[in-house]
Amino acid sequence: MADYPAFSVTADLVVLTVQDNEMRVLLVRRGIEPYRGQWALPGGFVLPDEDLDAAAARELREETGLTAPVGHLEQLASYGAPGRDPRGRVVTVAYLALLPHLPAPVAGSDAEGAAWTALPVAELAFDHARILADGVERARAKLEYSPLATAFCPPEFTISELREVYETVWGARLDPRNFHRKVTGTPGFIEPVGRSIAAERGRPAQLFRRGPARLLHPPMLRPTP
Amino acid sequence: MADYPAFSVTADLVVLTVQDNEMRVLLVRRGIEPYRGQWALPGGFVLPDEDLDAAAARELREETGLTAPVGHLEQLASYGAPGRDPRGRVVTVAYLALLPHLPAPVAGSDAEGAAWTALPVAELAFDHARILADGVERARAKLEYSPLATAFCPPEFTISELREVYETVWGARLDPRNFHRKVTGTPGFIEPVGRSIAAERGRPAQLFRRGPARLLHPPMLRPTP
DNA sequence: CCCTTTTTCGTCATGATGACGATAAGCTTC
DNA sequence: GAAGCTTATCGTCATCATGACGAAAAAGGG
Repeated sequence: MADYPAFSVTADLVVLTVQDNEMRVLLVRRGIEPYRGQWALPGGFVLPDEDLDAAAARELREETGLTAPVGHLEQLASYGAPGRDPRGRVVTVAYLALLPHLPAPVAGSDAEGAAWTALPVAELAFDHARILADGVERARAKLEYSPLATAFCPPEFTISELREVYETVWGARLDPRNFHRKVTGTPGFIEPVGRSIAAERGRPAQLFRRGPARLLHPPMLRPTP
Repeated sequence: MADYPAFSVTADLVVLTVQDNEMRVLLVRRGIEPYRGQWALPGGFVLPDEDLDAAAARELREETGLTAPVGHLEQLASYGAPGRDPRGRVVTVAYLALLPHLPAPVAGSDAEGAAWTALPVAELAFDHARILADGVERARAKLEYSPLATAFCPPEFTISELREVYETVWGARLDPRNFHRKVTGTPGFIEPVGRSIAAERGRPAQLFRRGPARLLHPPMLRPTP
């Protein structure tokens, strides 16, 4: 293999969550050069004996403290333009994580801090703005034909909470009655827990958990403006 | 960068086409170790000053002789499990190409031959069977909500040709009349050329070219069996 | 007790779809 | 040239999904 160009490979994360009707992304403030002091996506180098998915899961665990299989993690895309990293030839395999809102994140070893930042984000290190945009667009599209909106919710949630996820990610208002009919009528999307919970105001809502379906048939299409 | 593990990075291609009601993939017979003599996906190492997309486009050009912007090429996913390549730590960025049927492919420098092989394929080198399966599934899904079926067709095509693409990729029969209504009624999917062409049998069909739409609204969903 | 809020269930018109009849326009065969 | 075959194209109809919206249910606050 010495004949072939040597690359470094990193696994970077687009970690999205929904809170207070805002979409937020987990960012770290870089503590080392290059781009020291700037905000960037969390991530790090893939270890010599580590699979790509394992590296992404490890980075997610290090940044959020997550151990249980909550939320959702999938590969997003890879980025390897020459010059995208001043240190040399670096290929980044980006992953998309969707999580319910969590307590304050933990700063990694080479970061000065970490924070949930509301979108849109002003400026990011490297080509991370592009990676973030790709992740957000992937999330928006996947809500249409997959039940992944539940990944933004805690294990038990109400239909209103689920609707707020859709409204926030899509940036559009949805009719509560039609939304209720749609999600309860799509087999395998959500399952009733059997209990109800009192909200701040109004009639208590039933609790649901995510169902076994991995695809929505038919899909829930974004409203056409 | 010397502190960090060194990887080799390859760009491998899942090149799909449709011919004679069969889906076919472009494979090469490896002329060098490892897996010498076995069939594999075409591809090769990313050059020191080359972007990932450029490497994939170069490999596609080398294998098929394509220069004009015909068909479709997009990134599929990356694969980097330790041990997936006996030569060392290799990360493969896989690309998916959809092409109209072309003349016999050209064998690359380190390959003994190349061939269009009908699916399913018996055995492939490395983890290429998995990559191929992911590419096929991506193609099947994308036909639902994108106009990419036209990438399997020549620049001008009939609605029957387009329907045969759908039927072959999905492995399902579609009603010609409903299909005609759907594709002509979806704005931006296809545009009439204004001429007709005589088929082998039956009434001559109008010719169409691909339209400007990049997404189908509403999507064309696979029939539920 | 009345008002507000949210959940949940219905109603109705509209649009998309599956099933399928009918006509158009070419060819082959007699 | 007429009959017959094949495919393309247009229509019809019932059914299903959806958007718009009314209304009852179930809580809390004045």
